[in-house]
Amino acid sequence: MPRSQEPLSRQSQEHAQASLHKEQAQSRDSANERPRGRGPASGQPHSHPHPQEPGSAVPRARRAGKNGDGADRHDAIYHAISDAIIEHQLRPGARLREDALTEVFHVSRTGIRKILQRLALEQLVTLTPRRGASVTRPTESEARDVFAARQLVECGLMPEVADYMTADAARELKRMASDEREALRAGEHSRAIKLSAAFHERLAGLSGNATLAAFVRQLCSRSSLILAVYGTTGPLGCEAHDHDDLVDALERGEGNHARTLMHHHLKEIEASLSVVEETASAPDLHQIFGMVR
Amino acid sequence: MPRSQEPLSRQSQEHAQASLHKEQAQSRDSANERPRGRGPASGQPHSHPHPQEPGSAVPRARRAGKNGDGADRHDAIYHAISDAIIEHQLRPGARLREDALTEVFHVSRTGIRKILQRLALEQLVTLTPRRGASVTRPTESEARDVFAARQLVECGLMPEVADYMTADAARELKRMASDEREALRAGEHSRAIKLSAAFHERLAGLSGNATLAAFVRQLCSRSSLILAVYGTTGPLGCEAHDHDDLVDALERGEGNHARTLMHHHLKEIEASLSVVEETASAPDLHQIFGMVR
DNA sequence: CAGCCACGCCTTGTATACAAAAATCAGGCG
DNA sequence: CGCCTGATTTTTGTATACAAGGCGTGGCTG
Repeated sequence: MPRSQEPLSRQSQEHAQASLHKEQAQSRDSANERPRGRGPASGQPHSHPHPQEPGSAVPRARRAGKNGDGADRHDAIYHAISDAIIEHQLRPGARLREDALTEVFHVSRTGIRKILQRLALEQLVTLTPRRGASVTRPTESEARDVFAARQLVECGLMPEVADYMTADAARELKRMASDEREALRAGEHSRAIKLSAAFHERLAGLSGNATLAAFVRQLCSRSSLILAVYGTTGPLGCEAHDHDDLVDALERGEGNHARTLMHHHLKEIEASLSVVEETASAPDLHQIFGMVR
Repeated sequence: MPRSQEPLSRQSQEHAQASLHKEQAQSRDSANERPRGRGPASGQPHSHPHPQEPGSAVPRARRAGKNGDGADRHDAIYHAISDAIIEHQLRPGARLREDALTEVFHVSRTGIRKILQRLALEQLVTLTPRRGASVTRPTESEARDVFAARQLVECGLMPEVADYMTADAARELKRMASDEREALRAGEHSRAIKLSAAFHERLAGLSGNATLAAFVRQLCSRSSLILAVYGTTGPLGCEAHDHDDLVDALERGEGNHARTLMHHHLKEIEASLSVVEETASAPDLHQIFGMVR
């Protein structure tokens, strides 16, 4: 009964999702793991517009230099870490210590924590209760689930995408596919991986369904992680002309054909994974010892 | 300023860890919004009793008494808020002030913040940059997206579920359906809504795909929110025998039939939504003034 | 010589303090 | 009489301080 009325102007539905741009290369090089040494991480100031020395001896000196919020900065950091993981610059199992990130990005642990949590909810990092954050190492069943989900969702989206396809979008997609192929040929694995994920994400975005697009985005990120663990070095993910063929079919409005192509495409990626069984401890040890940086 | 640790913080902390079981039943109902007035409402003389025992309740039980962290406590709070939203005890647009939650759950703002962020990532609450958290009011396009996603995923999962269906699972699902019908008949809307969501979630869980199950869970939560805004009062969501028929088909292993049933079921729910347009300000005013609720 | 225990450091978890910004309320002026 | 402007208050954003837990190391003992 004491239900008071709302202030009536509460329709600001700003949804922070699907920000699919903003991919500038940034300082993502010095946040890798460190074999339990005492020495401070390589504190390269790099290119930060933040006039602060990493000595952290300034308790509250700078207050005015900030823009209205630190939200965009957090977003940039999030994207930096996320990209680094997706591009395999941070390998699965790599620890992400909070103060290391603090001193890399010049944001206090509070902000780092927030970002880490977000990454954890997207399954890109794993938060072990007292041990901190590390890049998740997907299990085999997770890998299976992720690819099954992609089959279901991405294939199911193709007819929709075919309806919404425009010449501009097709051109953009083809450019992405060609970029990816070029990166692959040039041996730039990181770039190729990211471009492949970006292609799939963009495709899902063209369906017009923001929710499913976000889900696909997440699935692609996790796929990249899966590739990092189970991927074979040779045919890196999406091969040759698959993406081009896909775009062609979509451009012609052949949704069903596109669905079939996507099905085979994903199947192919999944088949390229080396399902080496690592249930025993020996491979685990091998991986751990072989992976010290 | 090396301020010494107050006994307040000390007892608060121990209290948070020790009394895990005491007040999570009553803690869900008093976190509603408040007409932004000053003084009177917030001037509660903190009537909640602090049943803290400074006598070091369990300092030695490192595995049994308090598990690793307050993580489970956070989880409990998360579920409390989440359930309250899903059950429409917290309506869309309701503000979730941080210190209100703090004083309800006896956890400091840090923890509340973490939980709020998690809820925000699941789209159950909206975090407006300087205005805090509020239960999200789904837009019409969001509603469309969510239901399209459910169509795609839940229907696509049916064959899988039919394969994995066991007699036990079928029995459990039928019990849930019957409970839901009973709650509906008894007029307990909250319970019915939650049970309906639980049914769909359980169904998705039976597919064996954890990723997709989690996604469906999220979609169901959002659906509940959508129902709160656009739902008609009468035929509340899932009607009568739909769920039973679904389970029957699944039990018989008829995946395709189940898919069709699910398709119609979701279609029906979506069709029952009233898409009242509220673009202008006039309807807004009308709704607010006419809505003594 | 090997196993066990204790100590200590390192890292995270949590709370609190401080500051900025937004919204509301009050008052004055057009 | 309404609108605008100024101040207050509330509320979030951010950083820091403190406490606790785990892990490694080193010393002791059987």
